[in-house]
Amino acid sequence: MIKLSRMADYAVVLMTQLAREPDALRTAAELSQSCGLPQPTVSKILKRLAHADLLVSYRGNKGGYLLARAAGGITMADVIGAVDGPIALTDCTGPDGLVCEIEALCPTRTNWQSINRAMVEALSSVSLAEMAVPHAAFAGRTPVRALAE
Amino acid sequence: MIKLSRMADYAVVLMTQLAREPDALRTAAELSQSCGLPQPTVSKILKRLAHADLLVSYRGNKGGYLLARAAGGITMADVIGAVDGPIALTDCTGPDGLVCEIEALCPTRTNWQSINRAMVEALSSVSLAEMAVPHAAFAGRTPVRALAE
DNA sequence: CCCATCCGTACCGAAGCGGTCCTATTTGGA
DNA sequence: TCCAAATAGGACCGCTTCGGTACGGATGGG
Repeated sequence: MIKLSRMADYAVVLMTQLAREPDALRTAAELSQSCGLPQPTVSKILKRLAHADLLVSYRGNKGGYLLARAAGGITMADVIGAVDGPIALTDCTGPDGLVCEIEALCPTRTNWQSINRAMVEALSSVSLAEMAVPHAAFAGRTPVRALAE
Repeated sequence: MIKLSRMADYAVVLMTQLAREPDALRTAAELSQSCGLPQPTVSKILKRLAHADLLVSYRGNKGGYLLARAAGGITMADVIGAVDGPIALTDCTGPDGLVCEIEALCPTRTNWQSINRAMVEALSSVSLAEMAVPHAAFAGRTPVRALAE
């Protein structure tokens, strides 16, 4: 089924939420509430996004998070990569692709790489700005998982 | 990390193995040995592939499996779909995409669909024949996971 | 100095998945 | 006719992974 991890799904929701008001400082608690997600989980995701330089964090009182760049300059590949690690269908395609000892002779390797590249391009072709089209109903979008419970 | 499941990885290995001698009837035990994979697991995967009409099975003595079509007519999307189920990054993109109640209003839905379509196309663009380029070293390719143990 | 907030880590429970086993069924050959 | 070889199908189980939680520390404003 090749699915996104729940964390990555949440991350996209949170980022689109932030992109709707690019200049507002938002706290984890606030985002948690407006997205209907558990607060500690939100904190964890925001932390990872900040660590990947997609968000800027401000500590202390009146702190919060802010988009690090314009929404147009952040892609789905960025968001997913920040939360789930590098995008790679097989171990062969990653930067540490030498796990398979006969890698140099393996004809499938280059094919996997091209498949992988196509996937990354697909994810890179959609910016956060495109995902976050301002929309009344979207502000309260309930993530799929939350509905199931 | 968006990885293929181990089952899907194995399936690709098994299919490429079968594609190298398209007319030979191969048993699960034989494939298990030549690929270095546990036999019961191989059986399970072959079963699924046969169920998806990618392989034809012959029961009874002197039985075994055979490619159902030419290797050029089988794509990576076919193989992965047969083992892991439909390819969908999010629940929204699947055929049962109505889980999200405000789906009709959600602007991200169409974006996810286009991303998903690009992924499926990438996987569909590579045929089994291309993955199974005859190659001496490939016959004994040890799957990544097997090496780790 | 105190409080609100972010940071990092360590921990836990549940679910999915890889893997195994058992039994039934089919087929070919001795 | 009987046996051996092979797939079909399901039940089962342990383990890894991941989502989620909880705590203590650091930081900055009032």
